[in-house]
Amino acid sequence: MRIKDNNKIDFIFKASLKLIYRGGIAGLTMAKIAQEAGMATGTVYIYFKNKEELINELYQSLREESTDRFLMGYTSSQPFKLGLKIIWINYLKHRIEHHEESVFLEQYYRSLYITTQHKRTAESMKTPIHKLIQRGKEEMLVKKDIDDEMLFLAMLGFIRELADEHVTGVYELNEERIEKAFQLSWDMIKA
Amino acid sequence: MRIKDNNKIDFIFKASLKLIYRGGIAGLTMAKIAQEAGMATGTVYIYFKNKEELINELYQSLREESTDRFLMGYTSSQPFKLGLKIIWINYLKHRIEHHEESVFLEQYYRSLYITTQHKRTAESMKTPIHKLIQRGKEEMLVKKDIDDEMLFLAMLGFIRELADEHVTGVYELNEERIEKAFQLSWDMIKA
DNA sequence: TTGTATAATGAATATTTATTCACTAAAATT
DNA sequence: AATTTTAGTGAATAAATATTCATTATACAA
Repeated sequence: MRIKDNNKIDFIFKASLKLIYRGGIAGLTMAKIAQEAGMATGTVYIYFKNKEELINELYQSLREESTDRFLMGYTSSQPFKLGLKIIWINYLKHRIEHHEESVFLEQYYRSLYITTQHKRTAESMKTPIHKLIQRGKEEMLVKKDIDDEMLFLAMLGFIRELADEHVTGVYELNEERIEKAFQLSWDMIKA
Repeated sequence: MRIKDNNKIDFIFKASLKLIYRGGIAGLTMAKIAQEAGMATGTVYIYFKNKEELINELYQSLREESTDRFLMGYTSSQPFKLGLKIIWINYLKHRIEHHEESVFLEQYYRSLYITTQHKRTAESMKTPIHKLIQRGKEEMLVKKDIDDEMLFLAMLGFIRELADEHVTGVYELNEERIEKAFQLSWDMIKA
């Protein structure tokens, strides 16, 4: 008996992300997915009941990605500012390296595919920085009169812009610029 | 002789924006547009050769919107910080009031409809704040060691997040919050 | 009024795209 | 080695959607 190749699901996901990145969900067709993934159109239907399920499972698979990737290199014994910087840069790098995902998620949130609750922002991304903001306030290093959410949005928005402009080649990042960008964020939130 | 009703084009544009806002360009069909605009599907074809042209002209019509809306209430005789605040808030309000447009533009930039050059960011939005940043540096009020583009991105990113979260009901804005948000931006860029 | 030119309609048709399915290929089991 | 079982194929079909066009309605001119 031949076994379903689990890689195929990955190929299909990868192909879909790539195509969506290039032409939006609007431009996505099953035929294109199959071609890009190097298989027959019918094969896609072995792994997914239909297009809707494919899109929804793609979403699920991205959501399930471990959130603690953002905490990589961070330990609470580090001084606050250093810890923040590490996580801040993790976010930036993630956004750059997973740009296709971001594009998909943004379109997914506005698509007719999304049915249920599914809160707008990737909640999973929130937790780590929120916790850190708490700590910063306790240590009197972060403005206490601004609520966590606003501080979070201020940093996240900047990170997103940086990543987007970098990926699209409008404003290319390097070590020095990243350094300065973080410093700007710091100046903004510091007490 | 019956005259082409120019309003109809507006109706069609409005309908399209509304539908895209709700379901992305992917979910857009000519039938839906016609229904939402209160006319027969065939009528849409009187005003636009086909769907592609419709989308592209919608894009054009949005681009042509006057850029000096962002300068409303601003005069160079005002103190720098006040002027910046006025324009900063203009951006925020614009983003909130024209949220449907933003969603369309973001999807358009990643669609197969966009053919030519068409730089990623709405260039028209850039000019006013860039000019102001220049002035701020001259008056020694804004950090000189950070380039204009980065300062711009930092503010714009925050504004976008605020507007998006407000419109989606995740983080609702009020006078006080807007005040604080601007202050954060200010703390970030000030010399 | 009546004639004429153009707008509007929406069912009919063309096109695109999703989905199925009869068939083939490859692995596992006997 | 034969049999069985499931994966893979891609042309055929179904479904969705874009587009056309014969027809009707309306405004204006004569």
